[in-house]
Parts: sequence; C-alpha cells; structure tokens
Amino acid sequence: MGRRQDLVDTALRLFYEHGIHAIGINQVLQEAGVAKQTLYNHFESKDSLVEAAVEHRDNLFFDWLEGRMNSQPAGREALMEMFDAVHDWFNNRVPTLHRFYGCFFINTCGEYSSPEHPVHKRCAAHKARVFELLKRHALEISTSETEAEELANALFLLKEGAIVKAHVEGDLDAALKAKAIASRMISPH
Amino acid sequence: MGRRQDLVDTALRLFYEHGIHAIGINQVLQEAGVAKQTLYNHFESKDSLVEAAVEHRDNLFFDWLEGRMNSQPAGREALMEMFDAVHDWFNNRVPTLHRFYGCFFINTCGEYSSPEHPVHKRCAAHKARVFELLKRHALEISTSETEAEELANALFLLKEGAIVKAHVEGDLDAALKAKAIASRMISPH
DNA sequence: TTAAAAATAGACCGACTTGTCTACTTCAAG
DNA sequence: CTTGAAGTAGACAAGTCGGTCTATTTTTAA
Repeated sequence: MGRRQDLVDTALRLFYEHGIHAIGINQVLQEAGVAKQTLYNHFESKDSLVEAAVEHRDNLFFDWLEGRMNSQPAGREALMEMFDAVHDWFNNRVPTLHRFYGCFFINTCGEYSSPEHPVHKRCAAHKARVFELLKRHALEISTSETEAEELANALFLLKEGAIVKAHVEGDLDAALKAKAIASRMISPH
Repeated sequence: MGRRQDLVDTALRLFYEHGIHAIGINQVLQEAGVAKQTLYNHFESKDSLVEAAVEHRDNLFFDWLEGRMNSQPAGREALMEMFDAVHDWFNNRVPTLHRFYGCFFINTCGEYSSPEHPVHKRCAAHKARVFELLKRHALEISTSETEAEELANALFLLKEGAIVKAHVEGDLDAALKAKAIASRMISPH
C-alpha cells in the first residue's frame, strides 16, 4: 500500500476522532508503524500531512456519496437516497468512513477558522463539490436553473443540520427527520 | 469585573477564534493580564476553564437570541426573527458574540468528540436549550405538540445548516436563504 | 551481484505544554 | 496599624511539540 498512504490513513483516522491539534506527529508515526524520517521524506511539514488527509477524506466521502446516489434513478430518488446514505453513516454502517464523529470538514474548519488558510479552503472546496452533486440531480426535477439551485441549497442545509444534530446531540435519527422534511419540500402535493 | 471573569472572557475569545487545543494556558494568562497562580486559584485545570468558557458562551448566545426573538410577537414573527438575528451574527453586527467563526459549540464538539465528555455534554445541552426556545414559539402556530416539534426541528436544521455554510464556505447570505425556505414552510400559500 | 534508494531507530534540538512552588506585593477589613 | 486574603512575577518540573540529523538496515532494480 505504500508508507505514504499508511501515514495519510492513520493521520485521517486520528485527526477525525480527536481533532487535528490534539494529535501529535509522534502518535501518527507510532500507530502507522512508520519512522519519522519517512514522514518528512513524503511531507514537508505536519500541515502538509493535514492537507493530504483532508484531500483523502474528500475523495473517500465524495466517491461514497456519489456511488450511493447513482444507485438510484437520477433526480428525486437519488436526492432521497442521500438522506438514507448519511443515515447509515450516522449509525456506523459505512466502514469506509470510520466511526461517526460528525463532519471532518466542519470539525477541521473549527480548528482552522481563517478562510484564507489552505486547509480551510480545501474543506470549502469539498462542500462545494457535494453541493454541485446535489444541484445536478435537482436540475432533473426543476424547471429552471434558479429553482434547481434553491432546491439543492435547501437539501444541503437540511443535510448539514442533520450532521450537526447527530454529532452534537447524538440524535441518530436526524437524517430520517431531515429526509421527511425534504420529501415534503420536493413533492408537497 | 473580577479576575475570574477576565480569564473566562479571554479564554472564550481565544478558544472561539483558534480552537481549544491550539491555545495554551500561558497565552490566555498573558492576554488576560493575570498571573498563573490566580488561574489555578479559580480553576483546578485547563479543562475546568474550558467548561467555564462553554457555559459562558451558552448564556451569552442564548440570552442574545432569546432577546432578539422576544422583540417580535411570539410565534411566526419570532421564528423569522431568529434568521435575521443569525444573519446579523454572520455579518459581524453582534459585538457581544465576537467576530463570526462558526458555532463555538459545533467547533468544540469537533475537538471533544466523545459524547460522554463533560464539555461535549455541555455543548449538547446548549443546543437542546435553543431547540426548546424554538419549540415554544412553534407551539404558538401549531395545532399539536407533534406538529410543533416537527416545525421546530425543521427550523433548527436549517439554522444549523446555515451556520455551517456561512463559516465553511463563507456564504454571508446563508441565513437569508434559510429564512426564505423556512418562510415557505410556515406559510406555503 | 552490486549499487542506489528507501526505510529504520533513535538521539537531539529549542520551544512549548500543563501544572506546582516560592517569595514578594497589593489591598481591604477589623 | 495590623492581619490575612488575593494577586503578582517568575523559576521550575516533567513531558510533549514539530522538526533535523546520523548511522544502520532493508528493499529495489540494473
């Protein structure tokens, strides 16, 4: 698998569970079973490892979500599937994403507040990517670009809200409640 | 004002801006202009100071939000006012809450992931408190407890989603978009 | 088989971490 | 005026931080 990927995997797991500033380089090295010099052979600093971990999580999460949504007909069904997907995530039924500790990107922006910081930007880019995925499906059931944008935005807010509620309050049904609201919004008649 | 409150104020400001694990005790002491022994005279550990900071933010935020909502007639107007209030927050028009760096409680739960941790529990309690405030107003325009609960939940998710979108993506209009969606949900005709 | 590349363990650096301790000063109440 | 509490500055402890360096071993490829 390669030492570099071992480092990124281990770093992501520890960063996601405990936060980034709470985890030291030495702990990552020990749990990955990799020597310190090897890390600094692949990355020029801890920050550089953090960026790699964020990028890895971006691909991991996006590919998984896109895969789940693509398993359904484009449009309404795919959008509803998103809520079922995150419901599985909240309830630890998606090993790929590790145990649920909220959204790694939201958590990370809490530690890198400045919007100018490369790590923060990388997190924003992930969210934008997911939004585009929603918008693509929203277009299938909308009569205009604007309408699609508004629908995607509403579903996006509900999803983000559900993630927060599930993590902070431990509400494991947050995704299903969000889905019920979304369902009413898409076909209210 | 008292040294204890100086410490809590300074700690909250630094924790909110940079995250908790990124800020050391010595930095808090220096910026507060307080001696180290004084801190350990009032608090038994850094964690204890963290709890005090979370509690302080809870009161600061809740009192502010409740005040804003109470400035409007109970029910629909008060619920809509919530979105205007957080819109002002996002755009740094609420000095009491400091510059906007997302939700301190969401950010803090990212650093204290375990739901059993006292700090995490304190954050969850804050969210529950805000939810009850919403529910109280939702009851004014609902025909049943269940309907009020569902309405409060929907508005809560939209608000949390807007906070995340505003912080991570820098979308300063997130609150207004959430308000538009909420408005359609409350009186869809 | 041999030579270069990559990985290893671990010493080492200066700075910083939370927390304790001492000695001195400020200040308010009796 | 005195006594005691509260605050001060700063040394100190034991450990961790990110990062560099050396010396050795393992792996890979020609």
